Amino acid sequence: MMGLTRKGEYAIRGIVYLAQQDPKKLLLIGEIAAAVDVPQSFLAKIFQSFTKVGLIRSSRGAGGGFALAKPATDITLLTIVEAVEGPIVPNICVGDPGVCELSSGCQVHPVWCRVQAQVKQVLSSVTLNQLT
Amino acid sequence: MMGLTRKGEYAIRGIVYLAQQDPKKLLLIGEIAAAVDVPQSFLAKIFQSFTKVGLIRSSRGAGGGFALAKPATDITLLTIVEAVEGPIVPNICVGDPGVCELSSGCQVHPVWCRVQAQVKQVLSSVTLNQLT
DNA sequence: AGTAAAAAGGATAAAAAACATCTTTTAGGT
DNA sequence: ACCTAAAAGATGTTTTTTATCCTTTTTACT
Repeated sequence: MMGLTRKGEYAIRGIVYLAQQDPKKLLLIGEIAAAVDVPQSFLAKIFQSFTKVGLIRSSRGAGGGFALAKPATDITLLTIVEAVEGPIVPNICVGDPGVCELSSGCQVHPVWCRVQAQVKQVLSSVTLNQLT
Repeated sequence: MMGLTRKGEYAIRGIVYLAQQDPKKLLLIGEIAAAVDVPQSFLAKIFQSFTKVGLIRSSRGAGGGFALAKPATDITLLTIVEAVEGPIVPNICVGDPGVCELSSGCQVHPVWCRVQAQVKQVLSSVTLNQLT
């Protein structure tokens, strides 16, 4: 329960590998996928999510590839995970208001908020460079 | 991501309702299901999990039903959630050794362990009576 | 003893999510 | 212009979730 999907696991492997390389060099998705043992087409989708949120930059065409868009010290594990898995939500009632709130007096709701806060705190305290 | 399934949500609703009633009285699954708005047959399965781990006691036959097996103060939210969802595992590598450990030097692993510890700490600090 | 009530247990099935691949499109280099 | 590589979209497969139903077992009551 409460687990990362394979997508999240793959995402971390991929971006950690990127962070271990020369930041000026562009890497091919095929090389990264092979290095971290992830299906290439799947990793390609994952990297699209990363570029969308600006974690990595990409260049198309010959000589293209991927590289980090900013220093590894500026990228937290929380950002990485949320980029591919969506927000950290231990229960549906946390995050989008109007579901649990209406049946007010729910004593469980604040607990899920605490869980969410704790998880986010741990993940945001770790930066990509610490994972290399 | 990292979310409770509907089963977990139903489980909490059901046992919280039980905890709000006279602990000496046996309640029918049909009554509980109706009260907390959960499909009866689904809740029946969930309560089987509870009885298996000794959170609630059941009595079969006419006049049977369910009641808490121990004081609500002795039941933590962690126990409730784990009874139906299984252990809190933020990533597969946490919990069953031999998967991530072999590819030693993984810097991410300890982070997942911290996440697991934090979540368990929050959930185990809340007891059922606090949810009524 | 017989019968009705109620949980236990097993089988099954629809729906959703996860996991993955393939094809077409767009853009950069030569 | 042509080749290369990522972006985007469509599609398919497998696994998990979310149930429901039916039979069996247990218990109480008459």
